[in-house]
Amino acid sequence: MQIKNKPLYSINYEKELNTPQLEAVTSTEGPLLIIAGAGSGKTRTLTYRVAYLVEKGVPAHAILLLTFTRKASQEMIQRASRLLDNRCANVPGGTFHSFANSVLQKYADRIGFKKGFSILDHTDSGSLISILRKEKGVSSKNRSFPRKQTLLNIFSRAVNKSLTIEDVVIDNYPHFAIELDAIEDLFNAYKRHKVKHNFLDYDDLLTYLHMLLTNDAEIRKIVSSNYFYLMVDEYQDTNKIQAEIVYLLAGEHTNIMVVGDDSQSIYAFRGASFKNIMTFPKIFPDAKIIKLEENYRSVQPILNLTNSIIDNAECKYTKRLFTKKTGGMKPVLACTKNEYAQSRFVVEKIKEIHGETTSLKEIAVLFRAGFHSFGLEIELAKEGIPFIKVGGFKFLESAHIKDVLAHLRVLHNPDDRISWYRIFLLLDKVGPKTAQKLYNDLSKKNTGYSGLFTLKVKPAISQSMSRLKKLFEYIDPTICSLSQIGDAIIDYYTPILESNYDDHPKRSKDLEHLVTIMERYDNIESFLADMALEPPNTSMDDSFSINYSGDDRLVLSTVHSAKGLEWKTVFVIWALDGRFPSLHAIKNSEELEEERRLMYVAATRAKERLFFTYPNDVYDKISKMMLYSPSCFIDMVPGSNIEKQYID
DNA sequence: CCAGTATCCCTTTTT
DNA sequence: GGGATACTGG
Repeated sequence: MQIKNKPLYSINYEKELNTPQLEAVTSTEGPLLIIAGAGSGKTRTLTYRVAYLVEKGVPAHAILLLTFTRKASQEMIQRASRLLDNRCANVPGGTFHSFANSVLQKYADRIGFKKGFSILDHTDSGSLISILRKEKGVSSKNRSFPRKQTLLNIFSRAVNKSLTIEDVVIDNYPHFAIELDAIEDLFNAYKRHKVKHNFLDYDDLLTYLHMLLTNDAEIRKIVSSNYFYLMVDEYQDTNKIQAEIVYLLAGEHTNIMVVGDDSQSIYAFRGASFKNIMTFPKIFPDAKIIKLEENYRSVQPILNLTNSIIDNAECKYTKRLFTKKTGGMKPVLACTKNEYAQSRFVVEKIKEIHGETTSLKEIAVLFRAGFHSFGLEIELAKEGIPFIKVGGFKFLESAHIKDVLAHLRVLHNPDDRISWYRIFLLLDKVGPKTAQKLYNDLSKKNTGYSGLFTLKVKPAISQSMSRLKKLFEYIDPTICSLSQIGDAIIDYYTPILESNYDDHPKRSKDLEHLVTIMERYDNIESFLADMALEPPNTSMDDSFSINYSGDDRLVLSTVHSAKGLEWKTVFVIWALDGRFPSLHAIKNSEELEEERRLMYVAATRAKERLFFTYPNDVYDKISKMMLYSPSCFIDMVPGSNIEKQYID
């Protein structure tokens, strides 16, 4: 390699990277596909590549690093800065959604929106759909009509997979085929209303960016020439629209690097397809392909097991991992008498391992679905073991947080019908009808949120309305700081909170926490965008996260949220046929394969010790079946690769 | 037309 | 067991 002769590089890339990694880092021009197995130093490679480009003289702002979460990109950029110097900190990075948001906010008028549009999360989208459904009078007496969440799934699936509503209904929801016309009608109304009220949902961020780049050659040129080097992480979890956005951005210069692992693709439900990886060399025929197959994470016995999980896959994946790490213990499959015994087993093992000087944050418990950890959480609380839960229900989705945010959102986007509706519904004696009427009156005035001050209301609600008016007179964003506004809203909201919820003390703490988040922002716009696009993804209902000040906590996480992370010891609970894989997936081979990849992702998180547990006396109410077999993915593993235990 | 109570349904994963 | 809807009284 020529680097040797170039003293202008301060980092010794040759020494710190293995051969394929080095090649990935130094191949800067032209299209590049990296197939990176679990634990093969993918993050390291991306980090060094950022440093290498900057060191080579590429201005930081000309590099774009698209990742799956903002946390991932921040971490890589920080590491690169430590490796080289602060120039790396200016590399723009984030998710596709946040990137789309920043471009679209700039060119909102070109896609028929006003600046300052709001971003709908799925709760918001659901509210809008249910408002529209009521308006349309789609009879709710009709039992066969899909619920709002289902409707949203149908819409989102269609958009993400570039299908029509009809395709999705026929293929995935054949029992709703009779209602096809009404569903399509609702979909169109939903689309129109988003434009009218200046809303973009998650899918819109991608579709409108795609549309803008496709139809507007001028903008495409501006945007794509801003970023001369593109890097995309977790490429196996991008969907068709995201892949096309990548092509459009890279079209001019083709300096595009994508990194992924086809055997870790776990977002098909969102339209992602590992086939994007296979397609990449077809779109860019001169693409260089590099495989990273040496695993630096796990000991050999763990790798033996994970390799057997993926060997049983229907489709053969592109690589096989090896490691130089020897020793280590064989993974354990523990069958427990019932759910309680499973929780006890995990708690006892954790205490044992923790005693041997492993810190708690080096241990994780992983599961298929958020609610699977409920039983364990109770036991952990009893034992006083601090933990943090990632994934599942989120802090921002809870009603009280959405209530407070609604007041902020209308300051920024006065057309935000969903938030006004929510605000009015909170007033005493105001129900759906009145809330709707109040919103209509307000929007007719067309004077932004100040229209509220001159709103006429019935005597029954005049008192609560005047409190609301007073609040909005005070919280002028041109005068108050964001956290002052937050405090004022919470003062206003507290009596409402106390009358609506029995558990208000707990919820009150969440609101305090929200204000501390606000203190980090200096404007409403970026605060709201982050809350929608990068919400804190830990759930707040565990009191430990507030009371416990240290950071040595056990991690509980869904497998999806554990992507890309690693721990010394990993427990995979509910490794039970019917839970993981879920019953839902067993009948469909594509979905079953995705569950297998999910199990693979879970198992490959472990560095030294790996435990699977399952209770064997579970009655499933939906299917009216007893569940007692271990997950088929673990059951298929040859006996020599796993140690089976029975815990009474 | 609001708000409280009864009843039925389905129950994944996330930006 | 929880959320969404249906029904009923005020």
